[in-house]
Amino acid sequence: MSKQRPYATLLAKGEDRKQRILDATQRLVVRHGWRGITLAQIAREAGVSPAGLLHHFASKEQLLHAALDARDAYDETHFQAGGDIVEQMSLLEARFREVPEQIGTYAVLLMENLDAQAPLHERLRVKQHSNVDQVAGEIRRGQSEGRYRTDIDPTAKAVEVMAFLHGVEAMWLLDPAISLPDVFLEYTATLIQRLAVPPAGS
Amino acid sequence: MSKQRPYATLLAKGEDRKQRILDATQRLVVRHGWRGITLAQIAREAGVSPAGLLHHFASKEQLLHAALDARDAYDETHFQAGGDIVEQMSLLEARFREVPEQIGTYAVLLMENLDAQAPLHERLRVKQHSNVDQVAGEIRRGQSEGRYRTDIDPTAKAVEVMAFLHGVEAMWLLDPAISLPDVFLEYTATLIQRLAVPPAGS
DNA sequence: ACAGACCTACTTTACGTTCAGTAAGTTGGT
DNA sequence: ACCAACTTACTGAACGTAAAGTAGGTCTGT
Repeated sequence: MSKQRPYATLLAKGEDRKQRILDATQRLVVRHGWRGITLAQIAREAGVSPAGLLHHFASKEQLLHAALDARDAYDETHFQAGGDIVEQMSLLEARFREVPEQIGTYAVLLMENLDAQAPLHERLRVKQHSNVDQVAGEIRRGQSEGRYRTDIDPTAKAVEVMAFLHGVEAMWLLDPAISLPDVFLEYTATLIQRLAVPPAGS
Repeated sequence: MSKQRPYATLLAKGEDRKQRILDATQRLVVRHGWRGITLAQIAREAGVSPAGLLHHFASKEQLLHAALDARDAYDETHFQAGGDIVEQMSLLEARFREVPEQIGTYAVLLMENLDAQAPLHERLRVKQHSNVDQVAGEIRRGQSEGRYRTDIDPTAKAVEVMAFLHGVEAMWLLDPAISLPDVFLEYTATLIQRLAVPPAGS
């Protein structure tokens, strides 16, 4: 059919096409995992030939890193850390509704890179650690400001919070029918109740 | 026992090797994912040639199903459902220490089968649903017996519990340095506090 | 006319699977 | 006790396919 447009138009050139490749990559990775997709698939989704894709990214692995970098950059510009944990929680939940297509990228890649030799293992481990540290820091802050009770291990709680988020992400990806509002509301309530400073004596 | 079976000892040898293949499969799947391993790898680990492996299992995919079936059977004989949630929780935690090598099989496969067309998608979705139902049922039971407060949505809580377990599994697989006892203790305490019937008036 | 974008055609490698055949038991008849 | 027919377990080599990556050319806006 496309006989009069041999080269599918150059209007989507350069950075534009690059972005579309990155988007397609992210979308496909969530659904099929990194090992479950091929350059041909990504290329098709982005409207380019496999070789055309490799014109922008030197290799499949480099594309993966680029996609993750793009994702990190997006996160950094659209969400900043800090703020009350409860507040962060509802922000996270909103994300499931607002940008559902970018939920799960890290969760999927994590399970594909458990082995210490895996290409993303270290990157993901560091990120997980920093996430936990961040939440733990927020809890510690709340404790020192007297908003949270002090007999709670900030690290343990932080791991729990991250585990909940990670798990709910996984479960929702497998079955989007689960009611996120209910679950988030329930967990947030639990969190508030647990962290609240007990009213009086001992 | 069944000594009059036609080719008893020969078949026993087969079953033996079959089991070793199943074990190797499970071990490798956790580390590298299903798509990350080859028949050759599994075969080597089990001490056979790739062709020898296919003598016992018709295809790579059938091997996967067999490995999952074996896992399910193991679970069913070694752990029974029911019992207090808190109690179940410590049982689960013990498992991380006692049989660490079989932690993560489902978690890894889940992320590789998110797509509705994926071979294990339905199987995993059903299992997740039944897990949630089971926990929810246990909560409901506690509520009707007056042990748990009744203003909590059993399903939401059940999803939360499963999410926590799933998430902590993933995080531990990526970084076994996290302190499971602390995290489980903290979450269990939270759970108790949340489910406990409030002492008196409104 | 040049450079960047992109294509077709190709090479290479890896992997699942098949196949023909071998080794080692097992069984039942003599 | 022995042998022929049979069964299971397994190997080595080969095949087909799919996928990453390469070579070298073509198109298009500047």
